[in-house]
Amino acid sequence: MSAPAARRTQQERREETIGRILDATITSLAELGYTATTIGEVCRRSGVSSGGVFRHFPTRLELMIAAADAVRERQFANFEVGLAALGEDREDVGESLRVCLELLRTACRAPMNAAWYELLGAARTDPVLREHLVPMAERYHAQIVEFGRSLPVATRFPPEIFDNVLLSLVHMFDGEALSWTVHPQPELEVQRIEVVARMLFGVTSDISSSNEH
Amino acid sequence: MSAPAARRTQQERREETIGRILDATITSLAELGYTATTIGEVCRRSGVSSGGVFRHFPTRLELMIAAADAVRERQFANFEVGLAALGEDREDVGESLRVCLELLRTACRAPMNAAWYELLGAARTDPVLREHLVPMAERYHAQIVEFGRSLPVATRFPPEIFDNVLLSLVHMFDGEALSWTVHPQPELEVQRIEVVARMLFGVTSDISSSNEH
DNA sequence: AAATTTAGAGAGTGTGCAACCTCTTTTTCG
DNA sequence: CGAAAAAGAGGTTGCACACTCTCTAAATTT
Repeated sequence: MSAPAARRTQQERREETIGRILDATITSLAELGYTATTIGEVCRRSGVSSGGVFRHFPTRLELMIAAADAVRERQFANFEVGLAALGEDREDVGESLRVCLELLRTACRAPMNAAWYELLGAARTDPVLREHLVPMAERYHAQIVEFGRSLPVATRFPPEIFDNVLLSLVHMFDGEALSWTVHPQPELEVQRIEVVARMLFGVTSDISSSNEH
Repeated sequence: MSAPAARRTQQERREETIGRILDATITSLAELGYTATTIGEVCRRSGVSSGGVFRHFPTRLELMIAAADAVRERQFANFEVGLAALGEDREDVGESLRVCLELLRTACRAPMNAAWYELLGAARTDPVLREHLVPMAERYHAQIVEFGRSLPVATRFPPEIFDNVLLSLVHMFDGEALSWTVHPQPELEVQRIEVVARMLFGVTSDISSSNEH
């Protein structure tokens, strides 16, 4: 009558539980923030007892660090998906640039990214968390740059400034996402893609033939 | 022998205490973050008892809201000071633009701004705080734009996009400041001013005569 | 100066948290 | 199967916090 409790190996059992815990932690970070993501909240969301959580993560901090790593991995996986969906239409360069900008904005506003911000913000004033987050942030940025270089649009920019342009855009959309919470400005945001695209054309390496068709 | 406890009016006494409490709250926000800015911490820093704090601010939340308003006021005052210091040298346009960008970055990295970020981040997941922060954020942005328009550099940009360009830059430096905590990239940051300046020249309204003296 | 009001001190209270500990269930190994 | 080990449940503990309450000190009013 009751679920037959399918036989699993210890490893399967363990990994499934850890997965549920990490999922719960990430969604709670995104929805409730770092502070409100308590062990109790994670238990509620994951259906795992506090004893179960502490078996796998000796402290709340280590749980957060594991969650951070999971977020980085998944965000990058999402990027890959976005890239695949994008690779299909290669019309004119101007249009594809705008599409890229929109995609970047979407990624910055994703709930998953909100979890990342929470951890980043907490790391500012929590030295231990920061220490563990540093290598992940470095890797994350490296992955973003690597990803960006693989885009067709990348060839339009002088290589020596491309990384910087891309990361500057990421920062801009991050800042936009942050202030969007308390002060969304839809009109400005629509126009922003246009303005930024124009600014970017200012540093593309020659070939303004893209402008018309 | 002991301080003669100079005679003050109730209003003076009150205002001084409130000032000390707000100062303590703001520095604690900047140094320890939103969560660690407890009433106890504010008492420690301000020398005011918890009873004293609660006389003026019925809840911790109201203290935070008052602190947010004080931060906005002071950040704007700091801007004014920066403007005054800037108004003196008006050499060539390219150079003045770079100076403006550096100033903007400095403002975004100021400890006072860190307190603002903490409040902004907390507001994302705290509806009551957010509700009270919204009008302050609107006012803050309006002040930034107003301030920006008063700069000589502003005349170089088409008026219809100037606000957007400025706020985009603010977002960019905000994002940079945020990620700087876990992943400072000094070389990129030096280059960034240059890259952004070049991009900005792409949207200045004609007059590229500025380039050479 | 006496009476009243306001500012501030500081001990006390209830709550919610991370972490611990013991006990039960599930899997593994002989 | 039976013993050992690992996974997980959930009650308990100690602590830090926001907030309350009562009391004292300072200022104001009459």
